[in-house]
Amino acid sequence: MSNADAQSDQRRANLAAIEALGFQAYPHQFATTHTVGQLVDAYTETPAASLEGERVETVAAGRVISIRSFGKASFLVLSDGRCRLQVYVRQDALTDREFQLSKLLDFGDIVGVSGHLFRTKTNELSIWATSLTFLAKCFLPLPEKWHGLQDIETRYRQRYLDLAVNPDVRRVFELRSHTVTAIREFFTTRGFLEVETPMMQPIAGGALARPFVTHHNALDLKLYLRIAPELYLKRLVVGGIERVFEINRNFRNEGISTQHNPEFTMLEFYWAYVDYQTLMAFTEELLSTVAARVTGGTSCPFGDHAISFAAPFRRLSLRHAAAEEASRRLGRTVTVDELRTLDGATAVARALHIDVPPGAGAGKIATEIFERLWQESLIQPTFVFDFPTEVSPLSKQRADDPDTVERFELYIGGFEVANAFSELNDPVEQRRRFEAQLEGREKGDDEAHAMDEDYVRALEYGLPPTGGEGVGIDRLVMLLSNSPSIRDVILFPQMRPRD
RNA sequence: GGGCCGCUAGCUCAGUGGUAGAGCAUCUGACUUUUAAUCAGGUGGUCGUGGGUUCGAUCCCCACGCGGCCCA
Repeated sequence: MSNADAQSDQRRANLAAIEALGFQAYPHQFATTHTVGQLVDAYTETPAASLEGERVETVAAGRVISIRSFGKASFLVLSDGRCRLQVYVRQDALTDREFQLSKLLDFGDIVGVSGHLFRTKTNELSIWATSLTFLAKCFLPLPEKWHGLQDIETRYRQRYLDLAVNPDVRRVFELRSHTVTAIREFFTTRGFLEVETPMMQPIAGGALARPFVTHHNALDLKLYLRIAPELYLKRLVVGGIERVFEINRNFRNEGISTQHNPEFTMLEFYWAYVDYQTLMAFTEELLSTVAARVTGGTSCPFGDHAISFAAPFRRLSLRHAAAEEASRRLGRTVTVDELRTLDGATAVARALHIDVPPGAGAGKIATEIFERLWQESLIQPTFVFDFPTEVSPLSKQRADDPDTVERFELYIGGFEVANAFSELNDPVEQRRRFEAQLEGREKGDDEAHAMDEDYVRALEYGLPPTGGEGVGIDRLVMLLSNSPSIRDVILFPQMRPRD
């Protein structure tokens, strides 16, 4: 018999013995007066003398994550998943069957305890148990207490184990929750309405990405999991919801990496009557506010860096930055005008050994050049602005340069965190842009945007001048929690099935 | 898609072409204020899977699976 089977058998035998003592194997409820976390939060600083005077009676429950037994007494460490608190069990303070129960507990069991708070000789805040009850059995041996669970694959596949034994994991997801709460509050206090728009869409629009496909049986309809909520949110602005936001999942059928999970969470918001310049300042305010709320400051450690979320963020013009860095690397002057022509941009890309995607025009190539030359070095928050119109089918052109749109992406930590623009609201131009995308698709660009007739019709009813932005929540949480992989901030990251 | 690395006890990890190792966990015993409790003694392994080479493979070779990192 394997060791694991033997340990499980032993635990099953212990449960039978616990039942023989008159305890239910699976009781239905246990009325607590405090969570472990509440006790730790409230009394962690309280000195022993005060605890003796106050005589804090409590009923608490949790998972037993450590047992140190001394024959007629033992110390249990109880965890509520967030905090840990020691319980002191001694024979003369419990009934005989309760004391027998304490001898039958295994590492990982769930128990309930009543008693009063005190401090041990070594000043450890503890519950002096005057009653002990059994709540649920752990049949499988938990990972080791000292090293915890290290195996990355098991941590992701069995996140419950990761959470149960690695306290830092819980903190990351608390931080994630606080981040979303802070964002929600930031927007609602500024008059934005939170909405939910379709996750299943007949046309997967609003971004340049490959979608997942599904099928609705009753309607016999091909549907896509959304790659972005953008076109629906702008329909809402047409309908008069002038400040609107959504925090929800997007799905993109692409590779998995430390920065990509097939499903990920985006904040998107739309704000009537502002342009992308206003959004830059607004984004600075959003991120510095959220960082301060969540981490207590505007500087966050991230790998070897300290990222400052304090405004103002650096600003870089895409084509100018691409030309400048290309010049440096090629040892000759590359001009912005050169990057605006297909032949010029193609030549520069080839000289830099950058692959030109199929069907790409000068704008797409210039964007590729920029990303390849700059992206990794953009550690401190940097707005990259003035994107080529070609790669921005939903953005409004600059009044002085129709080849460029009023758009920016925000890079932090070496990756894209946000994307924003003045929304294109001219239905004739929007139709032309969709048609240009269809041409790209015919040339082999399978991420090109699809035509959406109803969206064009919505624009024909009149979209006010509007600024809109998407912020990647997972990536933002990576930065705020100093997590090197997006999988560290997603509870159940996508994995290939094991069997 | 390519390259590199990993997969050994429940967990964390050593290891060698010749009977498979440690710590923790687990089991037995001692112990009524411990802190990775301590002390004594035990149990526990299809060495990721499948082939091949070999007298003999956990180790060498090939393929595959899963994961990680880097590149595209």
